Amino acid sequence: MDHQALAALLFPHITKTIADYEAQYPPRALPEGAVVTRIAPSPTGFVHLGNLYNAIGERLARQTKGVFFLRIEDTDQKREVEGAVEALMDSMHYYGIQFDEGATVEGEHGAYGPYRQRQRKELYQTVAKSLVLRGLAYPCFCTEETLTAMRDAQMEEKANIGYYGKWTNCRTLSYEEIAKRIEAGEPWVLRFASSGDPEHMIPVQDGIRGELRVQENYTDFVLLKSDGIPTYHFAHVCDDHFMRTTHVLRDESWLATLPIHVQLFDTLGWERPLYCHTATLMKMDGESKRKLSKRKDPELALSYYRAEGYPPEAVQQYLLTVLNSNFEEWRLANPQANSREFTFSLEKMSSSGALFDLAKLDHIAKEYLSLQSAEFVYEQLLAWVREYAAAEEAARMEQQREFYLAALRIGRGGEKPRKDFGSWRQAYAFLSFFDRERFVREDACPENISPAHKREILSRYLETLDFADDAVQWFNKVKEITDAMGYAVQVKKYKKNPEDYPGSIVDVSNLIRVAMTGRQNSPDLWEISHVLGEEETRRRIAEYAEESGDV
RNA sequence: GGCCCGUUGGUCAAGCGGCUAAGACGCCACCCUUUCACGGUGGAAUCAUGGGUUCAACUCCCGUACGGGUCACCA
Repeated sequence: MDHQALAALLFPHITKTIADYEAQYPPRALPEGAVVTRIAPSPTGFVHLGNLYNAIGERLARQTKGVFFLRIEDTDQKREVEGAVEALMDSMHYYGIQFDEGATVEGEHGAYGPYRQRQRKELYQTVAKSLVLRGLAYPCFCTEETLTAMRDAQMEEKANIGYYGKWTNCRTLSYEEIAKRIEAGEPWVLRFASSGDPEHMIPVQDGIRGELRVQENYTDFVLLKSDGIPTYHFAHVCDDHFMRTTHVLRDESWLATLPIHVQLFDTLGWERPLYCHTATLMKMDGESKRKLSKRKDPELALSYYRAEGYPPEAVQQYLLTVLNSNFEEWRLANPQANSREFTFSLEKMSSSGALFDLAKLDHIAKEYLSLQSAEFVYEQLLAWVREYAAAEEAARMEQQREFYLAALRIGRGGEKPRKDFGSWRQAYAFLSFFDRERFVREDACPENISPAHKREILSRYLETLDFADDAVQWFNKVKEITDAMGYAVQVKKYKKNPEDYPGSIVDVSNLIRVAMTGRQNSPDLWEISHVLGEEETRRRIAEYAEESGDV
């Protein structure tokens, strides 16, 4: 076979050589140990947790004065969705991820571009041509049908599936045959001519998993698809070489094709990046675990957290606790610190798939929000309500700004702040009792208070209620009513002899609480009364005293 | 099915040959408290399994089981 002639036949327009590209994309001038890494999503319009997961590469880059960039892997035209880059950029921006270089909505910036793979066609073909020249790549004319038939035959005789060994129909085609078929317009793909031995194991360093031993690749995988665009494997190797990537963070599902990537790097004589294969986030499905699925699990989409109103910082912190086992410890030691100050280490990443734990996210989010100012909470909540709840309600919230701020200040800012909500959706629901329009009684009156007592307690409460009282005076009156009605003022006494009383001050307080807030769980009642105002407070108590159908 | 990865409490996990096997979430109890929370204290709960190696194994090796992933002109 005349490789020179074949290369000319296959790539008539390619005039550049690998050396030209080496010159165009020189090694980066960066400090020793600098990490160059990236996220490389395909523009399907679906931005998922994994994208944010891998964006922790940004930490690595920042910590080492390296580079973090965005590359768009748009080699699959069929799956491409309009506006996908915008959606991705929007999400990353929302989570505070910043790129030093790479694709942008308008175009791109950086010296190692283009950062959209389809625009790098000439580069891939140049590399492909060099492989043909070395006799390491050849055109294959097999149709989908022959490939399917081949797979069936392989299944039949229990052979390994793939294009290799005696199954490589096109590997031995003569130049004349190839020329004739190309002339006739037959579509072809370019395959790698592997001489790998599956018995041969190759050691590969993994930044998370330590030393891996992978089987040498023995299949003639596809380098260039029939449209001349590379497969992921080939594009990844070319790009990460010429973009001078040092660390490749990606999901562990790539472990299966790692042999291909290693083989490509090695035969091209390029230094391999440090692969870091992250564990897949799992979910419980009935009795068994499974990978989070795009179709079944809304929480895989990044948009889910935004729509639910989880603050981006909380989502980040959750991810960090899942990803880096020493983050939680650090957080405990530095409760107020920005999580960006945390030093991230690959070695501390887990290599087994974690179950997605919404309860933990909630906890982290509550913790985070409890430390934020009333102003911050108000602004963010307002923005969320406007976008995801109802615009009219947002307008009302805006008019009542001071009122909402006062409500949000209850139990906030002290040593032991309340942790009532972890998301804007939860906050919106939680604050509903402050809003006359949304106020409904969700909880019932405590069970051991009879309808007669209920009326009696509430009317006495109304009689003695004086907004000039301070908190102590106010509660003393509640105690007096409790006592007068025969209820236990001290919870301890009630617990000792519950049969001596119809109930305790807990029940009386909760009755008032339900009257005022509609729930048995709310912040401090006296503070709420003052935010609500005397008129509304009295109205609600009186209204509930009259209501009799709920016991 | 072949190949690959993984397996410490319900969940996330620390551990890296010698410990009563950290911690966090969740759960339970108690305490604090004027209620609701917050907070505090305590509790139940874990090394998948069988063989080695070793004076000694959660830690190292091999097998088994289980779970997951992957076998495309998708990434």
